[in-house]
Amino acid sequence: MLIDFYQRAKDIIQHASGRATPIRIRVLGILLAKQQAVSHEEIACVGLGDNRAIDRVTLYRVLEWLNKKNLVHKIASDDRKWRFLANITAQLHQHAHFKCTACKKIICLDDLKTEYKKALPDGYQLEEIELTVNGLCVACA
Amino acid sequence: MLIDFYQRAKDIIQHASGRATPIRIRVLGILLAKQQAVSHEEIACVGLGDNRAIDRVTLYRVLEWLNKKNLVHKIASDDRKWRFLANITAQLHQHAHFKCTACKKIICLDDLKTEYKKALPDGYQLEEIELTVNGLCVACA
DNA sequence: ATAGTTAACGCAACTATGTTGCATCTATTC
DNA sequence: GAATAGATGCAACATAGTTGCGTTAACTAT
Repeated sequence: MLIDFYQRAKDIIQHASGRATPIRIRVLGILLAKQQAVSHEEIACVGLGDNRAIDRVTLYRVLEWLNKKNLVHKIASDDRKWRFLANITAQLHQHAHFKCTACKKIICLDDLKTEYKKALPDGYQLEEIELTVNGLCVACA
Repeated sequence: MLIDFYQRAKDIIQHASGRATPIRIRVLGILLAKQQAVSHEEIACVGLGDNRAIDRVTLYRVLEWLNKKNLVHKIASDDRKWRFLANITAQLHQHAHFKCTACKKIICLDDLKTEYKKALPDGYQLEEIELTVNGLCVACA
């Protein structure tokens, strides 16, 4: 049930020493419940209990806050939209994603332990390696 | 000299059975001359011989056309801008890029022969693997 | 070389995504 | 229960990208 995710969301937010507001709980709950990356509009459309859509600006700020707190991470899609994924503990610092080129669905893949074997040009500093597998998801194949 | 790149650009465009218009030659020439990915605005600002900036819409269509003809490829940056790279023959079908997290500079890296060893979920089809190395370029480090 | 044809160009208006400022409301703390 | 720091919601704005359409020009066939 979604209720469980809301309870988990609330716990997580309070543990991160943030205010457990209804919108934050709702947004994080939705992300926890989904097995895939979710765009702004997809979250906004879910709406609150009173069926009012979440304000666009508020949603941006909530997602930005969740990202800053490392509770979610955001991925740039090639349709110019950000999509957000809840950070399951096991997935932290792991950045391998599958992106469906048709419906833009994004899911996390298991850690691939990717390494960049060759040297970067002189003076360049490596921060993070990101692996993206593009293709068709089961619904679009 | 840039002139050489324009001549090469013209040859390439005609070889792709396209009209060798001044703007196409100019745009592809700029991309060939650069060793890094270039954004729309960076190309537009270069302007034409008469110092008039290239029209935004025209530039979008020219780049889209070059991309369709496989003469360039476009990369989504995390600042929501597209950046474009000329397709040097040796680089075709190779998609490893370095992205500077500070100045957004993007360069092509040598082919890494990346493989995705684990299986995708059932029914998923792999099209392409993309490796991105994030970090700081020599100017920002 | 010239005229005709088709594609490219350029302008205006539009859509979508994301941002800023500020007044109001509320989750927490005491 | 009151105070307060911080979250929310509205309006206005900023930026990237798109669509429609009339005009211009690169190529082709004489």
